[in-house]
Amino acid sequence: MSADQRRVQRPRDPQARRDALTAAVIESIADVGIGRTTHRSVATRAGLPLGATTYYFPTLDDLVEAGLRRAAEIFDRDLTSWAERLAAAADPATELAAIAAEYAADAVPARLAYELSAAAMRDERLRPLAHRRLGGLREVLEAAFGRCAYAVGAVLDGAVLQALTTGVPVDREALASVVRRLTRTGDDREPLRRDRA
Amino acid sequence: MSADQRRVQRPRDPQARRDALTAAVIESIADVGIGRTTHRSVATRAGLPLGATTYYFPTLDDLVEAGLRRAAEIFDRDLTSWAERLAAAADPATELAAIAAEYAADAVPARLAYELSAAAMRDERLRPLAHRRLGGLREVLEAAFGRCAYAVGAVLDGAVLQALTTGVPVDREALASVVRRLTRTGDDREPLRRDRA
Amino acid sequence: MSADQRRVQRPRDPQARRDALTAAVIESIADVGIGRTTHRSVATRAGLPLGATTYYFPTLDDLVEAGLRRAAEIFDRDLTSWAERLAAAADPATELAAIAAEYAADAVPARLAYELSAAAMRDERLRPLAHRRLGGLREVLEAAFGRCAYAVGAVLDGAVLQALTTGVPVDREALASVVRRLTRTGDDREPLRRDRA
Amino acid sequence: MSADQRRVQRPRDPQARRDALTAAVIESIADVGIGRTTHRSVATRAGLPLGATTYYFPTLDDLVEAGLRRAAEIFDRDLTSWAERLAAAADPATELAAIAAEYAADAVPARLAYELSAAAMRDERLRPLAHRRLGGLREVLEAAFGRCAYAVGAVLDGAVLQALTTGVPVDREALASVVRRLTRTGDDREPLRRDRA
DNA sequence: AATGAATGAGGGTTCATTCAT
DNA sequence: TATGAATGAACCCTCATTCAT
Repeated sequence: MSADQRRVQRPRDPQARRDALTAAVIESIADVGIGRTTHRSVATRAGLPLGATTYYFPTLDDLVEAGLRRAAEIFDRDLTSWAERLAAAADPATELAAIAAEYAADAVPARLAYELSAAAMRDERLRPLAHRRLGGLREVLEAAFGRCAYAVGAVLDGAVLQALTTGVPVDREALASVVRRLTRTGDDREPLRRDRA
Repeated sequence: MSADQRRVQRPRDPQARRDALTAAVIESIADVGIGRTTHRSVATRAGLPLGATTYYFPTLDDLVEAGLRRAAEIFDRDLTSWAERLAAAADPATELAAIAAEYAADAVPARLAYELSAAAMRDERLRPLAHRRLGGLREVLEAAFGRCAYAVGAVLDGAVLQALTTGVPVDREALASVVRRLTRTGDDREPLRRDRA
Repeated sequence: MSADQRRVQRPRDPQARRDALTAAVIESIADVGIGRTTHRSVATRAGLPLGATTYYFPTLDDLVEAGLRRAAEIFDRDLTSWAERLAAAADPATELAAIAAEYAADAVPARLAYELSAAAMRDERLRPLAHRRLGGLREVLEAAFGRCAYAVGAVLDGAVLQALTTGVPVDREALASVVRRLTRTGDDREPLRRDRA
Repeated sequence: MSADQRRVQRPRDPQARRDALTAAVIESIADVGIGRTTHRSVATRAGLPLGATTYYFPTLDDLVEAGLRRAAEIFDRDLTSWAERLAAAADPATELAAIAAEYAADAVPARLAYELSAAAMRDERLRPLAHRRLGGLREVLEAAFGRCAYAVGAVLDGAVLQALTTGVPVDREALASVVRRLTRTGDDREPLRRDRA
């Protein structure tokens, strides 16, 4: 109003702000779920003013979607590291079990993955995102386990889901054993077929 | 202070109303998730007045919990029928794949199961419920697949989760093949160990 | 519904129930004020079913009014005892101070009196009740203090109000002294006139 | 989820709005009491939208407290004018009676004072506010009536309370006479002692 | 005569979104 | 460009009152 009431304006860095917001959405979703994520919960976590949320993302849905998209990117990065670990591992089954155990232990990304899955069940627009995550996982597993990738992926998902749900850590040996059994070669008379979805 | 309006009171049947409400909660959760389930969404679905929700369930949490508990019962009933089918089946692997396909196709109970899992990740009070569901599944699978139950359960969960998430139906043959491979006997040098959680 | 579902019906004693309800209203008003007194708060305190409140008193206002009326009766009874004490006392001023101190200490009836006063300010229908209380007090004080009754009554009310408001007990000596000063005879050139309102 | 309606936003003036709200709370409390004061009753009286109430005052308690605090300020201002009048008056007793009569006639501030008293009886957090009001009054009366302040204050409060409760205006002459009698000098053998509370 | 089931208005509060600045 | 003020719908819950039993 008066001239000396100059607005405090932070140095502009739109990309940094977008990133801060998407990171905050991810936190919020992991903490309280999509259904309880609000503009305010995101703005607070990001340390940004409320108005910044709607300024960078027109609606809350857009904001949430941006968060999920970012989560997918993070998942991609994880996948890359998994691929490297599996490629370098003497025993891929043991390595995968280790990966699964770590993944379930660091709840945030895993929770996000399941939150995304649950959301994709209800919201068609999120399907591609969920699809991409599963596709990426499959690729990595195919490199390590060949045509058993589908089975290994299903076991992996199921085991992590159980661990997160019950709070009981993944049983590495059991999981490794299952994977080993699944991928045992030599007597494979029925090759697994599974069309890319 | 003035609620003198004439109001229609329908014939009473408390048990029927409770049931209608829990059924409506289940619908609502499957449709929009726990986080978006409201008194109104439940009352509307149940065809009951708003006040009926809080009359029968003091808080929304109670209402949701009642719904999840009812869902668990339904799941138990499903499990019983699965057990019978698996026991009677010539090839349990094929039968299980059929069951999984049906389960994923009739989205409601499956969605509920994952919604419960996701909720249990955040809310400790729901853990026992989620636990019970997994335990029941394990029992049934143990009867049919012995010590491979854990692996089969994980594959089952993972496959159904994938199907629901991506919208692509379960590939019965692939799943049956995986299960068969998992449970193949004769060359089992490494027995699966998995302590009850 | 079925024949064996016989209603539990307490022995009927309408008057006892009315009394229990009015006593409960008084408790509730003293505890939480008129504005927060509800059917439920009264029924619970009375140990009676919710329906009993509206059965015996058509509306909440009626219930509250019954409570206030009962409070006025209790006040009348207190007044009688005060009159006796003042009549028997060697020094009415000291006795009055003692009475005031006790009255302020046992907060319930005093709070009720002020709650009634406050309500009467807003609700004309309660005026007669408040009026009657003040009139009764005046009569008692007139018997003990003659034409100074108005002044003594005002001091009494003011002192008790202060004590209740601040939580500081009535200062007996100060009050006795004031009353003594007020009622000192001998040099009374200006008799107090105060028409009955 | 969808609040896309076009909404009119009035020019802003936060301080004016805060003031309007506190003024409205005061009105509401005087009209219907604290117990019946609601966000909606305040918003309507202030001519502001419902959301403004919680925007400026997080909870209803905060809003009410702000109103009571404002009322205390108004009371302080009144006190200042009373002090001036009493200091300038030839006969303080007569002047005080005039003040009391005016105070009781303009019901709003007086009602507020008693509403505050009644609330303070139940809510400890309001005690300081009520205390301050009484303390301020005492100071003013001490300047005019010396050590009789306590007695004069009690009489004043009692007389105004009676007037408001019964709807009968304060009897100026009677009150002036009482005050005169209380403060009569010359034969004061028993000085009034009253520790500051 | 007595009661608890029933209902919807309304209360406190949150929040998505709009918009003046 | 950026932000916090602004708004009202909707949320959870309470409750006066009505009414079937």
